This record gives sequence, structure tokens and C-alpha cells, in this order.
Amino acid sequence: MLRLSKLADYATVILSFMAKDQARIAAAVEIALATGISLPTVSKILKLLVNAKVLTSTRGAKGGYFLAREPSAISVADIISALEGPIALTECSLSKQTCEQASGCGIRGNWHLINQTIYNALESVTLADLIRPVVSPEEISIPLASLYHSH
Amino acid sequence: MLRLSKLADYATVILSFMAKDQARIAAAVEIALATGISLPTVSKILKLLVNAKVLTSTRGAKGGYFLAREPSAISVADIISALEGPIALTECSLSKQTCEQASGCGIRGNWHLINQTIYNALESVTLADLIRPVVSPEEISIPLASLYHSH
DNA sequence: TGATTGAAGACTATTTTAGTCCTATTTAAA
DNA sequence: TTTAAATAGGACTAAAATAGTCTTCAATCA
Repeated sequence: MLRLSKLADYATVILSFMAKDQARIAAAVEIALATGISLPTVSKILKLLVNAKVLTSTRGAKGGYFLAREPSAISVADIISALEGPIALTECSLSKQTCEQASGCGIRGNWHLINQTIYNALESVTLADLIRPVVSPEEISIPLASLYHSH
Repeated sequence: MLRLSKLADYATVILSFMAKDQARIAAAVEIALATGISLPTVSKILKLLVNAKVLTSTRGAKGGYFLAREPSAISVADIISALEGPIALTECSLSKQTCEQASGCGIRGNWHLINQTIYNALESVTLADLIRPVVSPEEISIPLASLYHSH
């Protein structure tokens, strides 16, 4: 299904909630209550987002979490990679030299291009976009094919 | 990691092998030997590709598998969806009405757009492209962002 | 009719992902 | 200075998805 992990999905819900009142610092418990996601899980996600510098935290009483930057400066790619690590469809796209499968690894070079395309797609959409009312596109087209076929 | 399943990855290897000598009919055993993937696994993948109408098969002695159409008419999206089902990052993008999570589902509408973008990217690359020598792109850009920001 | 090959699906094992919990550290306020 | 409220880090368990194998049946050709 080429699926997003549940955790990454939750992360977008959490961040969307936080982005609505950007200035405010929110504690994990509060976020758990607001989103309906269990506290331990919320905590885990928040920690990962802090490590990825998407959120900033302050400890102690009255502490909590807040966005490290503007929603428009937080991409979907940032969110996904915070939770799941680098965005790539295939292993060998991450480390070009290690991939030495029997027969057919020359084949994979082009996967790198596909990965890059998908990354760019995810990088181009931000948290600010996600909390905006839904747009209904007529048609979306990607110029990737032209890279291949224009010769 | 937003990762492709191993099976889908194998499928691209198998199909790349088959595309190199398109006219020829190849038995599962033969493909297994050529690719180094175990026979039961190869068989499983081939069957899924037949169901998805990417391959055609003939039974019996001298039977085997061959491409159902030109490599240029088989997209990466075809291959992935044959193995993993519909391409979508989030569940709710598949069935719009079922998604009624507590707080924040209005948020998800835009995921639909992202899914569509990724699907288009995968649809635009074909098996013929995959077996072609690697191209090294300078920069690839996706116009998705403009859909959001042009207002 | 027998050998060869695919079809279908059940089943098991493995790996990944999700989810929870415990302990330590930091900070604000009484 | 003590206490309560938070996060940090990481170990651990449970659940789910994925990968892989096996068995039985059906078709085709010589």
C-alpha cells in the first residue's frame, strides 16, 4: 500500500492541532486529551519530533512543546522523516555502494530518481498547507516522465 | 522509511529480466535461477502479476510467463499496486467516507492530493525506463506546491 | 498417459511497528 | 528547600504486517 506509518499519521494530527495556536506551549497530556491519542504514544511522537527539530521543548513545571518554526516552514517530508527516517522507497537508494544484489542492480539506478521525485512532492507540502481548507484539484501532473522521454 | 515491500522490489527485478527478452516465454524456475530469488517466492510474485494483468501465463509443458504488453506500457504504479494493492499513503484516502477519526479529519483532505501526486509520479515511470541506462538529473521539481500557494 | 508447468490458497516464521512503562532529569512555585 | 509537574531516554511487550514455504489441483503437450 506504500503506506505511511500510524505514528507519522498521528504526528500530522498532533502538529495540526499545535499549529492552530502556534504561540502556545502545550503539555503532552493536553495534546493527548485534545487528539484522543493515548498519552504514552503522544509522548513518544513528541520526543521524536523534538529530536528532528520540528518541535522545541521545555522541561519542568509549566513546560511543554511548541513548534520550532512556522507551520509554513515545516514540510510533510520533515514530519515523515522525523518518524520513519529518511524517505526512500528502496534500501539501495540510501547507500548506493552497498547494493550489490545478484543480477539487476544496474536496474535500480533509476529508483533513485523516483525516490527523489517523491521526496520533492512531500517536501513541497507544508504543515500550513495541511491545516488549510481542502483544495480540490482538477488534475495534477508531474513532469518526471519528460525527464526520461525527452530524448 | 515509506518503504516499498520486498516483494514489489523483487517484482521490478523479475520484470526487468523479462523485459530484456520480451518475446520469449519464461518458466518460473528459469526466472528464479536468473534472478537468484527462491522459486516459491518467484511463483508467488508471478501469480500476482498475472492477476494484475501485467503478465500473461500459459500452463502445461512448455508453459510459462510473458509480458502482457510493451515495457513502455507497464508503469511502476502498475507493478507496485499489483503487489501491494492501491497506492495511497493513508487509509482515509482510499475510502473518504469511513474516515471519521476524533478531531482532525478535516485536516486529512489534503492528503488525498499528496497521494495523487505520488501516484502520478509512479505512473509516469515505466518498465522501459527502468531498464534504460541511468540518467542523472540535475534537479527535479514538482509543481505541487504551486497548487497550494498560488492564491 | 505421464511429465511439466501454472493456480490457488493455507500455513508458518520472521520482521516491523505500535504501544506501554519505568527511571532519571529539569524547572517552577510554594 | 522541598514538592509537583513536566520532559528525556530507553527497555520492554504485544500486535500486526510481511515474507516465505508447502501442498493440492488443473492444464497442456508430447
